[in-house]
Amino acid sequence: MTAELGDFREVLHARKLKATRARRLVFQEIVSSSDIHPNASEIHQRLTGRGERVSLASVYRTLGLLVKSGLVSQVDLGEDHSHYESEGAKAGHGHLICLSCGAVKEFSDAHIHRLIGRIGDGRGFELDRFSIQAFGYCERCRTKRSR
Amino acid sequence: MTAELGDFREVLHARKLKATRARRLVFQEIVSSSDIHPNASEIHQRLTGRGERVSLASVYRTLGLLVKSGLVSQVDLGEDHSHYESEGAKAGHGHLICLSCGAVKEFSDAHIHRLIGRIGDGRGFELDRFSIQAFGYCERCRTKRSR
DNA sequence: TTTAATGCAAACATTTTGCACCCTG
DNA sequence: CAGGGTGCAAAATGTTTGCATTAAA
Repeated sequence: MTAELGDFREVLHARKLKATRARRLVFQEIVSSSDIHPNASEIHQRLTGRGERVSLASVYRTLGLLVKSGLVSQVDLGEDHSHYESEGAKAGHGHLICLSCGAVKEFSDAHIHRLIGRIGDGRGFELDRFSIQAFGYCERCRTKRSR
Repeated sequence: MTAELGDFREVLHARKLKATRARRLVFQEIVSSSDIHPNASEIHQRLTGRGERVSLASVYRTLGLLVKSGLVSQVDLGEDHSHYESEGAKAGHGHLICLSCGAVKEFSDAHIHRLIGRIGDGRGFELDRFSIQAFGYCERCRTKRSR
């Protein structure tokens, strides 16, 4: 399940924050491009490219707010800037990142989730959330390489 | 097993790179502070603070080179800059990061390693390495909070 | 109407780079 | 002693912030 516009309004209202045009646009852009894991600049370009007038500063401010609200999460894909994805109901999940073409595929595994929780327990650590980056080569690039 | 100065020389030699003073210092600093996961600026401060004259630019250049050589790995601990740790023999491991005090504890688990490998297999993905960031609250901060 | 949010541009922090000089191999 | 490596300072990135203006509620 992915976060929806309804959740968005609810959360903002609960925090007494305004549901402005810019915020809605940024949020929807992230939700609707969940497969893309866009970064701040990409989000901005997609919006302005589509004719929407939103400043990059607002994109950043909104991203910070959405992350803090738990609607969106910030991911490190090994580049020099952050990427964003809608949080949905997944408390933790991983990314398969291709070292050759940069493609990112998500995965989610209850077993791993449980294991990490248990490892934390054993060390007195209370797990809130986690993120996994698995670097390697995607199917397409592998077949290309071996030919 | 942690990477040693011997590996360092070997790798540099294999790549026809010079084992300069600056490079040795940066490498040793990372190896000897494996528990600290220093960032570029911290490495630089530790060296200059100890009287060694190395520029921050060289620290960055060396870090890039060590990462590319596989002697050191770059970790994202949720801050706005990278941290570094010696790669050693661990092909993949995780970090328990305290959201309250920022302390980082490493863990390594063969079971998780196998699981991630298997998840990759199922998707035609050839795993090279992975990194896990688990955010939550460390023992110390938890007891502090509950008091 | 009131107050928070926006846009702009300037400020910041981190990392990269050009170039003259230096040191390793 | 040749060529890569270094330091320095300037530039490039990515992100944040102050302030006057605009728009939600």
